[in-house]
Amino acid sequence: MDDDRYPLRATIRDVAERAGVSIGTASKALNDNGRLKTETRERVIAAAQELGFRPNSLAQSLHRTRSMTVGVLSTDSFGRFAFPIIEALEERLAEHGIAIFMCNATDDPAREKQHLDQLLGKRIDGLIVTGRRMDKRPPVAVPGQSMPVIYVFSQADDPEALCLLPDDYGGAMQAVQHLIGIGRKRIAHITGPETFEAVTLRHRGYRDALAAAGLTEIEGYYRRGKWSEAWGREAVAALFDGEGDLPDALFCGNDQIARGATDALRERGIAVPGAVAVVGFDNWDVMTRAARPPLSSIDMNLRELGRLAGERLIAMIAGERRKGVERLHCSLVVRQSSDPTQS
Amino acid sequence: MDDDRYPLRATIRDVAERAGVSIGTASKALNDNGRLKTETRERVIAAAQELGFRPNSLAQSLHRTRSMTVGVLSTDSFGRFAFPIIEALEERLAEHGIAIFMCNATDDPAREKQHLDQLLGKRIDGLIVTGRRMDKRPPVAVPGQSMPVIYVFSQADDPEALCLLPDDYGGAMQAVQHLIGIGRKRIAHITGPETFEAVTLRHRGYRDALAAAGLTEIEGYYRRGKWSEAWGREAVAALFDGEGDLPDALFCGNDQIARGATDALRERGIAVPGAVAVVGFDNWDVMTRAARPPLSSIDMNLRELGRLAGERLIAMIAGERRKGVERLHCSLVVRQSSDPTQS
DNA sequence: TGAGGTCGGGAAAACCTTTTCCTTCCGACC
DNA sequence: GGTCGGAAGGAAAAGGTTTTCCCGACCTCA
Repeated sequence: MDDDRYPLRATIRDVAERAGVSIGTASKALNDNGRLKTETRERVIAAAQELGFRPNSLAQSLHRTRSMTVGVLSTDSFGRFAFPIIEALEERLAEHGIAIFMCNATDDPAREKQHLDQLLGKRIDGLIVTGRRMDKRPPVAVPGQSMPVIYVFSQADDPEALCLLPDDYGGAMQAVQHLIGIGRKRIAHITGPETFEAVTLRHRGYRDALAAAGLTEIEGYYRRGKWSEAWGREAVAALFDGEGDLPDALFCGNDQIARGATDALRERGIAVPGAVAVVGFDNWDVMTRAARPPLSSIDMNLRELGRLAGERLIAMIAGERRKGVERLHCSLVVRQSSDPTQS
Repeated sequence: MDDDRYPLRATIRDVAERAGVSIGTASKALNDNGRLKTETRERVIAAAQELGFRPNSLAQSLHRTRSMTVGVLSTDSFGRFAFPIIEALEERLAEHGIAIFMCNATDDPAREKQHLDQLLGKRIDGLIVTGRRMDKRPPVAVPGQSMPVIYVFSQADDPEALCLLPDDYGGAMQAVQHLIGIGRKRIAHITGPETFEAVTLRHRGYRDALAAAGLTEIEGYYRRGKWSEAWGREAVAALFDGEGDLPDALFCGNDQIARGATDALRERGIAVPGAVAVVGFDNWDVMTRAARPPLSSIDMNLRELGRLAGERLIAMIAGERRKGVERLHCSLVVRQSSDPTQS
């Protein structure tokens, strides 16, 4: 089974030979450098074409000081959130001829170190660290500022690091302002576990938006639980089956909660958005579109976040220094759950 | 902003110098090659440690004929299905010190070619092509068998290619056998668009499992539509609101359909699994767990598929030849929608 | 005392490109 | 005719590592 190897690729030496020039000349011809007769240049290019020559970028990188590759280290395994980010990042970097190495370390420091070692060996030009986390993660151990590192959708416990995050606070404000804008005054907030920083930030946005409209958070209207539909249903039960005044709107911490909530409302015969308007978070189409009615939601613009990360990384590789936390605006997407006139 | 560059890394030359040996000797010491005094070896290793030396794998790859990298080309953008596959693949390859380049070409042949060019330039040792597709895709244009290529969750129109796929047929059979096993005899199949090969295969498995139990497909019980919850609800409406005999089980082409179906059944007061048992496909936990009751489903073992792809690729890089279509078994996961005794 | 063996380590080629510096050739100009 | 300058292209270093081959020193044995 081990007999026939994969054939070796043509090198620039083969091209030079076939074109009857020196290897330096061949290089110049192919890179449009130096001073060559047009005829020679064309002869070399033709030879390269015929041989299917493709320059060995390992050799090129060795010579230049750039490898034209970057690493993407995902701690949390590639979740639903990482995908659009990485996809857009890859797209952006590909435009600059930069390829990405994907690694996944699933919160295992040992594997992270191992991957990092490998990436450093490969002389990546930069590193993106991503992965949903509740708290700040320890910074990755790249030896002595050897390359730019950006944390995306993840926060490093290092004031010198650059972190790119969605604007949870602003997103929450938009959601609540929208609900206030359609006349709601009794807005509850059902959200995830308070261990997530996003939960705190979104709650703050919620409260500040209320305050800005002269409203205050009503006792019992802020409910933290899990990121699941079941919790959404449960919270609705608690809010609507008890005594007390009923909410006329729900701002939910994610779309799963929002969907569970609308299901529970429908089953109680409570009209959405008639009696209660609902806005979710994440704009995850699997949820927003399947819910009845389709959910209004806050979109974190993850693709844009990925693109931005690509942008920043390219600039930093070119020498620019950046640090601190940069938050990208969220967008409100209105659907029927908060506006019956929407399709 | 362009003043301070990233510092250059230590090279083996620095290590050799610090240890007072030649660079060849340093290399031998670090790779545990050649014949050296233990003391010398240790001195070199210590020097490397002190300098934080990490061999430049570009240089290594240039010398060896292996780059220790492989490409992953995703046509369909990284969907929900690609992720577990890629994750497991990466894990498996990482164990062998192989890193992966991720590229996404979203069904754009021009971008695909561009990525392929880039990957060839980087001298990848192998290529994985992935992406859910309905039909066989044209094989990727790697010049003259220059490296092994494996299609995963994707099929190439080339008898010489190796394609790794889930066993849709067998998965469907398992689902239906399970339903028959719990005493159901009137089993309907609600599934996706017939343009997907998987739809055809699963339907065949469904029919053959019925036949093996002496049952036949009932008129109007095979329904093709979209891969959505809405379609699941719609199909239930068609099946249960009309005249005709009612099904006592539903085998659904994916979990979204299955979930839509269970929702529709519940709203009609039809007990699941009491009156109608439901089995889905994909075992997508977001759906199976949120559904009421939780859905039994067929798991395509995508992680195992990814691991297998890694396995095969490593073997092929080592010289083994393989071709044809290899299908990986699916697994039935039983939950309440087909067995009330399950949690 | 010399032949042969082992041990320890150095020199240099090889991997593939790019780039700088040189050489050669030729026409032009004084 | 000699000099200058430009055009065309070659030679070689550099980039970092591995590996093969070789050399010198020391040892063993006859």
